[in-house]
Amino acid sequence: MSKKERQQQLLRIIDGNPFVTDRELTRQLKVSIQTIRLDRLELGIPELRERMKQMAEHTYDQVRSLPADEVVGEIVDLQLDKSGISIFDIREEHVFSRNGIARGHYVFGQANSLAVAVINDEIALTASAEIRFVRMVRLGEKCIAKAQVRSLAGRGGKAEVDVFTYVGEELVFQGHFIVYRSANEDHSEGGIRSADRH
Amino acid sequence: MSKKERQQQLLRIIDGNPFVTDRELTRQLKVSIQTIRLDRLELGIPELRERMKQMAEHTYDQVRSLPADEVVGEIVDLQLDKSGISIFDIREEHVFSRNGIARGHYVFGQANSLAVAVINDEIALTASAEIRFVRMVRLGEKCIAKAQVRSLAGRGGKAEVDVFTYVGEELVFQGHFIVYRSANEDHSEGGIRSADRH
DNA sequence: TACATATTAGTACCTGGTTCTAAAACGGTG
DNA sequence: CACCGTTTTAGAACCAGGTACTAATATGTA
Repeated sequence: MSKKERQQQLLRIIDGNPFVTDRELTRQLKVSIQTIRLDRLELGIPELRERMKQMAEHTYDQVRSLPADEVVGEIVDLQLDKSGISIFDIREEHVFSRNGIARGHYVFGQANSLAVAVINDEIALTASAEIRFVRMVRLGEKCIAKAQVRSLAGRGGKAEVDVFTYVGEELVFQGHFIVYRSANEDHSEGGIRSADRH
Repeated sequence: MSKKERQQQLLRIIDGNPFVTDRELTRQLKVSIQTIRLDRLELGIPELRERMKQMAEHTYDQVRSLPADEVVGEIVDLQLDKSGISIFDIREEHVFSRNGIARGHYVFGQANSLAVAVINDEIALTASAEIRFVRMVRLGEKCIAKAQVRSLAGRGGKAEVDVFTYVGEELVFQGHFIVYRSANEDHSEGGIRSADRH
């Protein structure tokens, strides 16, 4: 096996299992530990501990940002069965790295979560929605979603909620949501529903 | 400061910043490094490297599943400008831990990503959509989304895409998407658009 | 004062490396 | 064949960030 072939294989092994030590690599590649280390040096692959550290650091931010993902956006004002406002900062993890444009389901998620949160009920689930992405949202922009409850049937019925999302003065998204509400958990046969609840 | 107070503070510090070394802890708590180590021993807190290793291992699976998050769902069949199929397993991270029901924006995200992916263009962005969550989706269910391109304007125009998502034979979601397409990047003034691209 | 608990000190040892020097093996070329 | 450059291997010193263990010194308290 040539040097290049070996280094390619080394890349594949470490890519497949980043937790491999140099000692394990000597067994798999049948070369001395010095050769392994020279190879890593040439390929710019850090040592095991550094790899683990980078993984831990990298994913630490994501873990921290997950709670903010449960309800997409932070609800700053909520008048149950009436209206609500939520703020959502578009960060790295919400955009396509390719062009810095926010992924649609995050913008949708903010509006949807808010629409469901304003409904004062045990379980509220989005049944249907009509949405428009008015203009694209970019990395770093702050989305402010405003929800207004338009109509409200009795318990177990549907509610209509309009959500408008702005970046500054500009409208970026609008949605009309039909949200199902039911006081008791088991109202499940054939119901037209699914989705979020604060 | 009593031993208990110090240990509580040690817990808080490490919780706030898991990447702290014992040496740094001695500076913050003003005790010897042996005391720090006895405290960690009593509290069952592993050493820094072990903490990083556990974080890396724990999040490794999630990291592996993140590429499948960029496009929500795995596209298994794709005929550009015609149709596409994507599969999406509802896992822990996609549901509300409270009731095991999938969050709406994941189900939406799968359909939306697929709708955009079938459009054969440099950038394709969802302009608007009409969606219905026909029935709720639960943890462990496998969503199969099928997209059909209904109409297709020329370059720079809009396309209409219908997406139906099933769990087994059951329809769980349906959406009608208007997707904007534009060949050149700078078609940005006032355009009604935003969203996803494969 | 005596005893227990808490704290500090110090040493040997561990893993999984880096860095450096140097020797050997391999492969072609004149 | 000898010579040379590359590649590989070997070995020793050193490092961070610890563990494990022994032992000495506070500190409180009955």
